[in-house]
Amino acid sequence: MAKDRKIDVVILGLLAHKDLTGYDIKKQIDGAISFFWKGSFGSIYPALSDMEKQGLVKRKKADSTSGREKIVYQITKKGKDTLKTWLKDEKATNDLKYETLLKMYFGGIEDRSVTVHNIEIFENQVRGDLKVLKFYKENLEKILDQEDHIHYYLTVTFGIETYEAYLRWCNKAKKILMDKR
Amino acid sequence: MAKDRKIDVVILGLLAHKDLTGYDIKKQIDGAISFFWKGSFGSIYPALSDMEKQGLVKRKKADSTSGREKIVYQITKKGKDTLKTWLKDEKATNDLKYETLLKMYFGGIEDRSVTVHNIEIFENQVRGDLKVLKFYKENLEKILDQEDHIHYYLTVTFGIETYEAYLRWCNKAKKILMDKR
DNA sequence: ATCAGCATGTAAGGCGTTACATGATTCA
DNA sequence: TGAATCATGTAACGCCTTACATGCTGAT
Repeated sequence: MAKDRKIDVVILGLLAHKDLTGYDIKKQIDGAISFFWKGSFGSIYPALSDMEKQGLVKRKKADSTSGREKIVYQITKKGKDTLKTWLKDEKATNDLKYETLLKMYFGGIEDRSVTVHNIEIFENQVRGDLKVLKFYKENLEKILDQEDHIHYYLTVTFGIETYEAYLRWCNKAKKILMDKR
Repeated sequence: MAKDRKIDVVILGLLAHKDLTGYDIKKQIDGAISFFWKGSFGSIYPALSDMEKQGLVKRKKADSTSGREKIVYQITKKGKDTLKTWLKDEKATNDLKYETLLKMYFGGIEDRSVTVHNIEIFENQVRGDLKVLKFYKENLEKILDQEDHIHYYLTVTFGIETYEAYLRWCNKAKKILMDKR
């Protein structure tokens, strides 16, 4: 596995659950995972072939029943071990880049209305995302019996907890800007 | 300004407040800003010389009173306009990468104790950071009269609000893992 | 003397995005 | 027929980090 390329563990993690094509992997990443990680085709396909060379994943017999080539990948024993080693590794970097906060921090050179407007843009985005997260949560609660689902549930509750905090901050922030002067 | 290089606006934003050297800029970024943005020397110095060529910043007379060369930069009119245009631009991307959540999501292939341990590592980090944020907040509250400080205050309250949400989630998450089975 | 902090800068290399190239199938 | 979706992959390019190179000052 490449040293600092986290897309590898994302792929390995998804394959640990079930066999997938590169295309499937992209779809999964664009789902519930997208709230805390992203990935494009341009990173997925190269990672997949690198990891095949390293024996972390392998191709399954391509079921060429339907038209275009389709490569289904499967995780190997070595791949699972790599994933487990990563899970047990104490260090985990959470890399957060909020352009919205940059705009708050440097908003002083403009009218306050600009900052308020930037808060509202953020607020609307968060509200939309929160709806999606709550939808995920409801669906997961129906099937919490499976081990993996509890883990998915953990990330969804994380999202809801933080997004609700974002909304609380939006209100506070607007109040601060309107009261204090 | 380079199209997708946000370090440029960080530098411009800091210079809008006061003249600084590249070294100073790095120190500022490593302070309260580090909670929502990061930057290294390897990105700061090249950005500074690019922006000088573009006339967004300019060198001030180097006060060579103390030993080694020292280049103090100043923002130009054009630089300020660039910063204002960015502030008013509706789009702001918040790019969040939580390796911790990746470990939650894919934790199903290991013992639950591994996931609990990963939550605790995160929890400790958050607790430490929260202390720092509260310290910043207290200090800012003493000097909220200046326009810029209210904007800094906004980002600090954001940090506190979300970090407290993180801690609430940690407790809930541990409970879920221990109760449900 | 030597180490930490101040100070600037470059080089190598990794990671990732966007756009492009290709092509099949399905459905309206 | 044309658009959307499925499906794989590459190429160009940009951004950023890490490590290195250099050298002064002040404190221990």
